[in-house]
Amino acid sequence: MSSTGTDRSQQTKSGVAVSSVAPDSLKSSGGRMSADDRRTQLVAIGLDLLKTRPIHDLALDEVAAQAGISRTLLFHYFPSKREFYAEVIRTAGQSLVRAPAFADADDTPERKVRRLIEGFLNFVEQSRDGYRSLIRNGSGGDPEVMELIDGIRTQLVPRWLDAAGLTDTPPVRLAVRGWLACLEEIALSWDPQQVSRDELVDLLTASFFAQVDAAAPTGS
Amino acid sequence: MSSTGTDRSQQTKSGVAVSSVAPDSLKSSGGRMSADDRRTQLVAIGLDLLKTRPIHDLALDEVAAQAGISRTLLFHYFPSKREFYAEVIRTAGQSLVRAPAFADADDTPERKVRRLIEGFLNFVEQSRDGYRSLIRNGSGGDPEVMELIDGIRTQLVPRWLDAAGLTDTPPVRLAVRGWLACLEEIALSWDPQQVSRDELVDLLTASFFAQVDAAAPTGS
DNA sequence: ATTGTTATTGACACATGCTCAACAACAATG
DNA sequence: CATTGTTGTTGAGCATGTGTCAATAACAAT
Repeated sequence: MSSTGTDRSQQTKSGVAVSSVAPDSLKSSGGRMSADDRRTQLVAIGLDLLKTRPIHDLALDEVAAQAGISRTLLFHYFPSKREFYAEVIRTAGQSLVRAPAFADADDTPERKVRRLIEGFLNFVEQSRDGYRSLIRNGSGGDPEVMELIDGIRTQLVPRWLDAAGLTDTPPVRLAVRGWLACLEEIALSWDPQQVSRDELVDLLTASFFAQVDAAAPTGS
Repeated sequence: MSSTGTDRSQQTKSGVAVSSVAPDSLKSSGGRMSADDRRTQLVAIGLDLLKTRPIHDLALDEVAAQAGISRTLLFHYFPSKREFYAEVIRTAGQSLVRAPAFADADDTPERKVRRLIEGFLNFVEQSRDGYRSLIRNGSGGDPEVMELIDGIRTQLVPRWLDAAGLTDTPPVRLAVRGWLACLEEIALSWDPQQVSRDELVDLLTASFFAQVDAAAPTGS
């Protein structure tokens, strides 16, 4: 099996962000390509296209065309459209989870949380529509993908618990998870002309601690 | 073939939460029907089917089959699949917006909010999957439907502002809107075995007021 | 040069959204 | 009762899109 040192199941090397893609990967080179390169190229193209278009509006013909290959080849790399889509979402999710490269361990909990909020806002601002399409409305109803997105959110919770220095109890986790949805919604429906960014960060920071305090009162 | 004669005694009995249609509408097959009855019947069937299945997995053939009519007739009543889908979502949304119809004017704001929370929880509990499919992940990426769902949420905000006796400012509205997302997420990911219902209602009530207070401090 | 591997493709089968022209049931008219 | 008009209803057909299969072309190793 293993021929040229490259393992097929392990192509996680691509740190493709939701907004920026390696330009080379998109070039339509009709020629023969290595399996790994082809796969990552296809995912990158899907990532790019699905940022502005819902899944059921995207024909695999288009992806194939952009890659300069036939539709059949796409099915050689991904068993179905859903699988292809799932892979795209998975990649997008990775870049979200990795996004917040935060803060000094010396900072106070409040400052750490603040940093996370700012990081998240930055991430969303980079590609509002992309985020909305891929993470928020990206499930397309597919249970497998729903599971995926759910997993991404679940992965996020401990980061915040950690930053805020909270102990992990069911109510607190529930509260944080809910608050993340709140953060998402606010970040997406936020209009900078009505509420300034600083105001927003203040609001969200206060909101966070108020929320966890409501879940596990620290004493009044 | 398989035409008119087939009886559909086995129509999913799932909760009536999201649907408020006369049960008769689903039964009668084949025969000639008044336009209004046919329309509502079709929407009811769509409502039923879409509670457990994503939009792009639902073939109009199936809807037509359940109604005992041809696919062509469906297109006579709805110009496109998207329009049909939109109508279904619209109907589901109405029953959500209408759901909480109460609140004694004499109650304290806290009690009113509590009631709203309980009402929402009831609503979601009646058909968890239906809610998730139709309101949360129901957009399917269609911008028109996204607009619709967004509108439903927008309609909801004033109700809560009103119940809590809050003045409508941009930050407060933003906060409430975000909190509604939080409520939704928590209601959907809540596990009664880990957090009791009373505990949850307490948590949410406290969370609500903490949230709006973070947006528009009342103390200082 | 031969052989084996695999990236790649064109043709085909099948499902599904959507259109068109015709048909059938029913109400209103003389 | 016959005629006419309205409208609920349908089957055949087009267009697009997913997924399959067998065959081919490029490359590596013997």
